Amino acid sequence: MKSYASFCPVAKTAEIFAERWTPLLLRELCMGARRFGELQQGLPLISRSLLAQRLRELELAGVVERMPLPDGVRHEYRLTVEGEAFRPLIDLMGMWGQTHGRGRIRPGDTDPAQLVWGMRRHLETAALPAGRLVVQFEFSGVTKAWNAARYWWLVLRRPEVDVCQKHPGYDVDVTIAARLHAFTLVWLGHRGLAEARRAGEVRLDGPPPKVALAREALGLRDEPWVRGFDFSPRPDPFGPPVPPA
Amino acid sequence: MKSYASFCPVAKTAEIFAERWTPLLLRELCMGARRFGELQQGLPLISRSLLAQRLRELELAGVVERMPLPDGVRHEYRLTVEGEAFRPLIDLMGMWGQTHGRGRIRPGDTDPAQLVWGMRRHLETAALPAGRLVVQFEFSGVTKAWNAARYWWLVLRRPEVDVCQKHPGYDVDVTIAARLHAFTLVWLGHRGLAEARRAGEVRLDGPPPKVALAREALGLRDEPWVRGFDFSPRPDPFGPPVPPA
DNA sequence: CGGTATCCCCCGCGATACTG
DNA sequence: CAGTATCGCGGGGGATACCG
Repeated sequence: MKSYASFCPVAKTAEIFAERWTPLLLRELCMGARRFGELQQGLPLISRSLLAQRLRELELAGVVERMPLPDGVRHEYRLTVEGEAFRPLIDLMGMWGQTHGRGRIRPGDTDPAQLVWGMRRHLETAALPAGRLVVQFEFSGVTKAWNAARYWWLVLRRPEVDVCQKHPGYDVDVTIAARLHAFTLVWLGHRGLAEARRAGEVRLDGPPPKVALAREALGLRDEPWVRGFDFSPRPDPFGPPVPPA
Repeated sequence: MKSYASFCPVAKTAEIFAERWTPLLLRELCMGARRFGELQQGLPLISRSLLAQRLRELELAGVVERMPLPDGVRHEYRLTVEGEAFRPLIDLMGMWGQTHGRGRIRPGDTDPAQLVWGMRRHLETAALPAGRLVVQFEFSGVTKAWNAARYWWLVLRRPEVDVCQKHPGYDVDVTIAARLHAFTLVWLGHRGLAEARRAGEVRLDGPPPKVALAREALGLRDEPWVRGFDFSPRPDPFGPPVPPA
């Protein structure tokens, strides 16, 4: 949190907000991440020391509140009111990225885990099928050495999405076999599914009605579009199951 | 422009936007600064090499366009369409700073030159007096060694504001003698003028009607408020005089 | 003035080890 | 697991020189 030695409101905000990793850390907190491990999972490449340092800085800045958990060891981190006020900035950064970041995503930016967990986080629960739908992913062209598992499963059943790294036991309804980079762009809306299929980079296999359900649930459109992302809180993926409303 | 190795739209935007100095540089470009020297004046503490580097990075990112000037030596820098799209982000950062940055401004953040030039940039031309109004500033409590001139003059005459470091020749209408830090907070709206006067940290001397005009023109209110700042382009302060409309 | 090239220092950050 | 403390390296960035 190095000072700009300026009273300009933009500079004062930049001192807090525009440090390395901070916007992404705030994104995680905006989405409801509370524990150190959760935050680290959302920021796969940050080192623990740096994460701890950033959290300390944000606490000092009055943006994050850190409360001891009953176990006396762990803590809970949450945004203060001032921190919550960064949410519109995160939203706007997401929009800039979605409209002007097209063409900036290199293969090295993609990673199956981020992608699948990101889908879980951002899927519209309303668009999920009422019955269970199991989608299996087989990614090719995975460049990152770490966490490069090629097979993933998504179990969709309104209003929940489960992510699995092992076959979930249920029968697979739809198999998506795709180049990781291509499918990531389709997910983001930067490429149309139709074009990616024509190029042979994405395949959806399964009974047509199921495939249609999966496309609807995942928001995979034939033509490119600007997918909006919502950064409001999600239920803790590792917390206790939410009681049915 | 270090990568986060992530396809997340927020991360992609952060790679470009959330680097040190970049938000402030974009603020300057948003306000219409075009030449290297102008940019450097708006970012007093940046080194020339770093400014050049940032401009190069932003050009590479397609955010800034760099065009040679006829003299074959200098260049003109301006925002591309993608760069223009950062304006809402700058505005929002300004708002965050104005509403949540109160109390974060330390005496070391203040500087007479920044303050006076900032007033020139952000004054509402509509609120300026029709006739000429000359305001003299005498700052005390200036901590910065460099560019610490204590005396400044503002010549207000709708729709123009002139900044002088020497007595402009015209008779002075209003003299503002103030502690730099206190007056900066009053200007920002973080402190009320009434309270600052009571504390003896700001004095306005001159015929009451003129003082009232100056207060109106400068937006100095008795009670604290959230002053909004506009970052849309201003006429070049060193360019040719604008022909009267 | 408006930059570019070079040098070099400092500190930001990663790696590692340690603790409850 | 959830951090804290320490060490050591690399590169980000300041200072300077130089050029058109």
